[in-house]
Amino acid sequence: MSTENLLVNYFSQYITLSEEEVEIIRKEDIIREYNKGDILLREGQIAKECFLILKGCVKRYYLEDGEEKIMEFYTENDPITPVSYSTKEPSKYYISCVEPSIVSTGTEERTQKFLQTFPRFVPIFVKIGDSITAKRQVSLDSFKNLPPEIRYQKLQENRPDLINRVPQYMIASYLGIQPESLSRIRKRIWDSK
Amino acid sequence: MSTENLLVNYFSQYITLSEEEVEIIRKEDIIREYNKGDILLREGQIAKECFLILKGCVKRYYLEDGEEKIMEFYTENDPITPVSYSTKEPSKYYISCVEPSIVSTGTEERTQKFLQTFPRFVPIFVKIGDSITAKRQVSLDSFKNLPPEIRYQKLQENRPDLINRVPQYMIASYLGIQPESLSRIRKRIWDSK
DNA sequence: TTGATTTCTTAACCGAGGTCAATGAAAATG
DNA sequence: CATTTTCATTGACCTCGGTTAAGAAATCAA
Repeated sequence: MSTENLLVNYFSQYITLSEEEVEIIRKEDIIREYNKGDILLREGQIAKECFLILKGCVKRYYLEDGEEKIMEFYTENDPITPVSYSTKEPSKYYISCVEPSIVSTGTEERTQKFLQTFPRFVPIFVKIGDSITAKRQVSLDSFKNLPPEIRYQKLQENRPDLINRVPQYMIASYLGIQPESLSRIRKRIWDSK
Repeated sequence: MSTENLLVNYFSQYITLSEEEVEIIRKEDIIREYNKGDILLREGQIAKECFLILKGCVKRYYLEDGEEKIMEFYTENDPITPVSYSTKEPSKYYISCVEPSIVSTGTEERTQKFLQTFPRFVPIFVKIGDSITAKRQVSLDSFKNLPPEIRYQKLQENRPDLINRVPQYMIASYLGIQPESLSRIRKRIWDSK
């Protein structure tokens, strides 16, 4: 699939686009390509943009005593609205690329202009917002208090792709344990089958 | 202090009341007294009221396999707005009295009428709402990922009263550990001093 | 006050994650 | 392709919380 089509494709999940709309989205489209390790948002920065991952994989993490504490991974078609983008306060976390990634960036002005031109897109934007909120709630509920081994199994069920495309030490960080522990958990699970 | 004065007292934290206002608050005032163990909200119920604890102590908890998982304690001057009160969906948790308690209950109609009569109270209600949100955020951040021993020490610093008025096995539940573990933690801390 | 009930502490044993160190496998680099 | 760096696994040892069981201490009621 060509790069220009990725964003059109994203909207097509939610709504059927006319020829004219497809054209305008393509023109409006601001797409950037990043390399592995590139940083989309730094701690202390105020986010001017929100993101939509069209291709690749991105992580959101805190830095504590030089250690990455990964809070979330985002992959194809995941939208990211940094807290800092909403609050206009300095970000407490980083966002950076785990893989080479293609990202569509949104600004407030551009979104407003776009929604004025195409009011019928308003409900879709709301829906996307809701789904972000719901997703956050779910991941909080499902991770609180559960032992790491269960968390890993839930991850296997819910996001099997992640386990294959992300280095294990990052998965470990995401689960809140050391890489060695994840290794043992995997061994335990394997042995018990 | 007499029972009728408790609610007036609560508002006085935030604003200076005129004689007239004091009178009206006393008349508006709907106060209930509960015994230890009385239940203010059951799982499955839709909350018709929000609460303000004027005296005593109340716990909010889930029931999992018959076990209480205590999420929060509320004491003097703590307001409680159950999620179910906002969403109108069945509550996922219980609220019940740890001690004999005196509670002021609020309904939407009564609050609206009250704020129409005294518009100058609107900002205080907003402020109270904000402080609830902030408090929730803080307690989430500070408990996630921290080991139980640290959580107990933070509790000692932030809410020393709780430790003296609430049975230890409830504190343990609140910290997410077994009573025996809390006993050992206390011993460890004591020995190391 | 006394007896019953509730709550707290202690001990022994187990399992699971942290830490450190060593080794092997895989990937990036030139 | 060879070398260097990164990443994953394993073992030994330690700490800490869970579990079970027993008994002490505090609380409550008759």
